Amino acid sequence: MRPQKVDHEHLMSGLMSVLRANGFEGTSMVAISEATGLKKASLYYRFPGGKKEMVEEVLNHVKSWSVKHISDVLTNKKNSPQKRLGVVLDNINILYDGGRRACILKSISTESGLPLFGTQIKEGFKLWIDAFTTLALDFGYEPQTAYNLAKESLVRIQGALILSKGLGDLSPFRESLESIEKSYLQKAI
Amino acid sequence: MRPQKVDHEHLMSGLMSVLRANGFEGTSMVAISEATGLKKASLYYRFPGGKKEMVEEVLNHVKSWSVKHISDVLTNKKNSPQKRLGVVLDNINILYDGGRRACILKSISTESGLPLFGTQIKEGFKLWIDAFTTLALDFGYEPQTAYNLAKESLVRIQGALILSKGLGDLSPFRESLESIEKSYLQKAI
DNA sequence: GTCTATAGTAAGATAGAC
DNA sequence: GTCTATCTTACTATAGAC
Repeated sequence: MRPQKVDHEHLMSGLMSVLRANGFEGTSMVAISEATGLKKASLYYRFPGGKKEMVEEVLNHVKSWSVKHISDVLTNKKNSPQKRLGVVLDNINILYDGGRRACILKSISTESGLPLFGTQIKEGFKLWIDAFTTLALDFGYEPQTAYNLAKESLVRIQGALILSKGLGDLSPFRESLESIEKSYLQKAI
Repeated sequence: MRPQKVDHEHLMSGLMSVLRANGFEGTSMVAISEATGLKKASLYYRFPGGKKEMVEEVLNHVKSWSVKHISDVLTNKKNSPQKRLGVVLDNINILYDGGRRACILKSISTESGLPLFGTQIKEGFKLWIDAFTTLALDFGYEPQTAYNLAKESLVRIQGALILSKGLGDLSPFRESLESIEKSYLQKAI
């Protein structure tokens, strides 16, 4: 057992980078090799299931990140709703690099990607919606309104990422985060 | 000159269908062949520039559609702003099949697609934003507010498409169109 | 555990018959 | 104009050396 050249974290980081940017079909093993620093054969040693297994591992990694930096923060009753929201919006801003990075869940939601990863994609979105719903309830919104506000928050984030990338202008992303913040705070007056 | 087996409209229709669903890298010539009914060699006869030229033609087609069904409708001062908005939201609902279809501009906005089609993608989004800005001005909004409302409308549409597909639930798309309508109408009271 | 080398398959693209 | 057949390249995946 010779030592690992590239650890799991760095492997995930490289994988996420290429998958985000190129999607499932658009990401070749050579591209993954260049992004991670491991040759193709080594990648198959680490992920015998090939590209599909790599994506599944990435989605697990994304879920863990979301639990830690979104769910756990938004549902932590020890902090005020305002404080929780602020921290999470900061985390989201970092995650998407101010609107420069695409969302991986979106990037693999193609006709060939959905049958393979549809369940994990759906669970990923639901995780965020549930967390934002809890936050909205803590701000004092009624259950149905809270759920709608949570869905709308996700819609704004995803749409802003598309538009910021398409326009080559980060303002939609920045303004969407501001709109999201206002939509929760207006109940807190 | 023997007769065309497949006319330009049908060709565009098939091309848009596969590109929407699979993106630029994810769409193979065989897939295009099956979607359009023309063999590979025939496709190269119609589009000597290959897949890249096909996408460019599709983007021209999309632009024409947008001018006719979005810009021209929203800026037609003969109808009331309310009426124009209603027609355009209906057109958008048809375009995206109630949230079942992806947006082509989004589908080709990958790291390899953007350098090739970035200009046309940007212009496509700007066309919609300009049209919605005119509408907002006609509803009585101030210029800066009108522009922001227009951008927000696009964000909502794009985000709703991502979420509806990811969740396998059309409600985000339906509710987003309703939210867009309300956001303009609240000025018309 | 990682590598080079390579098998096998699917991709984009063209030649030439009709 | 469209086709079949084919070329070339790029891809996924594996074998075997170290």
